[in-house]
Amino acid sequence: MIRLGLCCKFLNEQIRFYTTTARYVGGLSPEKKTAKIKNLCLQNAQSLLSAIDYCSKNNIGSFRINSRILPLKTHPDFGYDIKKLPQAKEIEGTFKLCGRRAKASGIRLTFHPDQFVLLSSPHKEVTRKSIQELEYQAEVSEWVGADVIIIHAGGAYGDKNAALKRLSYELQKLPKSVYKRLAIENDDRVYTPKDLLGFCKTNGVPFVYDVHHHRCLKEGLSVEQVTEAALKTWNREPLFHVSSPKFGWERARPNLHHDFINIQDFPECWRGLPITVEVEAKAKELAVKKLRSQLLSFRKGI
DNA sequence: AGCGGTCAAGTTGAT
DNA sequence: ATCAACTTGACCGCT
Repeated sequence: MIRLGLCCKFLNEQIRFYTTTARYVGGLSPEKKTAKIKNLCLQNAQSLLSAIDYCSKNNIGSFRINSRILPLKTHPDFGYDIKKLPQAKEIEGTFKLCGRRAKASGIRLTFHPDQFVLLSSPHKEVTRKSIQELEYQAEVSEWVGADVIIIHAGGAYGDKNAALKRLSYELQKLPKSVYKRLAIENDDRVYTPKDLLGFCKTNGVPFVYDVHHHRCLKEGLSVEQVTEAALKTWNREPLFHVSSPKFGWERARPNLHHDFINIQDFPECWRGLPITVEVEAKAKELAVKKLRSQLLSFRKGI
C-alpha cells in the first residue's frame, strides 16, 4: 500500500511546534535569548517524538519536518551552534531518539526548505545562505534519519537554461550530507516536469513529482508519462505530492490548497505503487485519514 | 483571554 | 507599484 505523508503540523491533535522572531530575541539579554532558544529546540524535539508516535499509531507513513524545528538556526544575527546551547546533549539526544523511534516504527521523515532556499540564483549571497540552510537541515536529518530534502529549481531570471546551469554547478559542489538527500520538485509557475526530468537524471538527483503543480502548469506530458519517468530518478522509495484546488479547477487561483484531497485528483496510476505521497492539505492529519479511507473504498467511475 | 500588528530571507505573476 | 503565494500562521504586547 502507498505510504501517505503528513506535512509539518496537526489540525486537531495537540502536538505543536514553536518558534520565535528575530525582533523578539533581539530585545532580550544574552542569557534570556539563549534560554528562550534552548527551550524552543528542546520542546520541538519532544514534539517531533510525539508526532512520530502519532503517525505510527494512526497509519501515517511519513512526516515532513518544519524548517523552523530549530528556530532562527541560520539567522545572520541570531543563528547559533546547537552544540553550544545549554542542554545541548539533551537536545541532540532527543533528536537521536526520534531517529531510533522513526526507524523502529517505519516512519519516513523528510524536509522541505522554504522559498528562500534556491541554488539557481545569480546572486552569490542568496546561494551562500541557501547552502547554509541546507546544511542545517542535513544536520538534523543525520540525527533523525530523514532521507529527503526537497527544494524547487527556483527562478528563471529570464533564462531558464542559464539558471539550470547554475543549479547543476551548485549541486555538484554540495556537501555529501546535503547532496545525498536533495531532491527537486516541479513548481506551479516556472519549472515543469519536462524541464526537470532530464536534468534530474543527468545530475543524479531524484525528481519529486507534484501532480497539483503539474495540473497548474502544464507542458503536454501526461500524468502517466511523468509518473513513469519520475519513478526512474529514484534510488530509494520515490516521493510524490498531491493536493486539491481550494475553489475547484474551473475557478481562479487553482494553485491554492483545499482542506482535503478530492479523490478524483489522486492519480489512478499511482495506486499500488511502492511510493510515499505527501498530502498537502490544510486539514492535515484529518485529510490524510480521509484520503486513506477513500483510497481503500473508492473506485473511479462508480 | 482575545485581538491586532508583525514577522529574515527570493521570485513571480495577478491586480 | 503593491501584494499574495509558496510546504506550515504563530508570536508577542496590549487591552
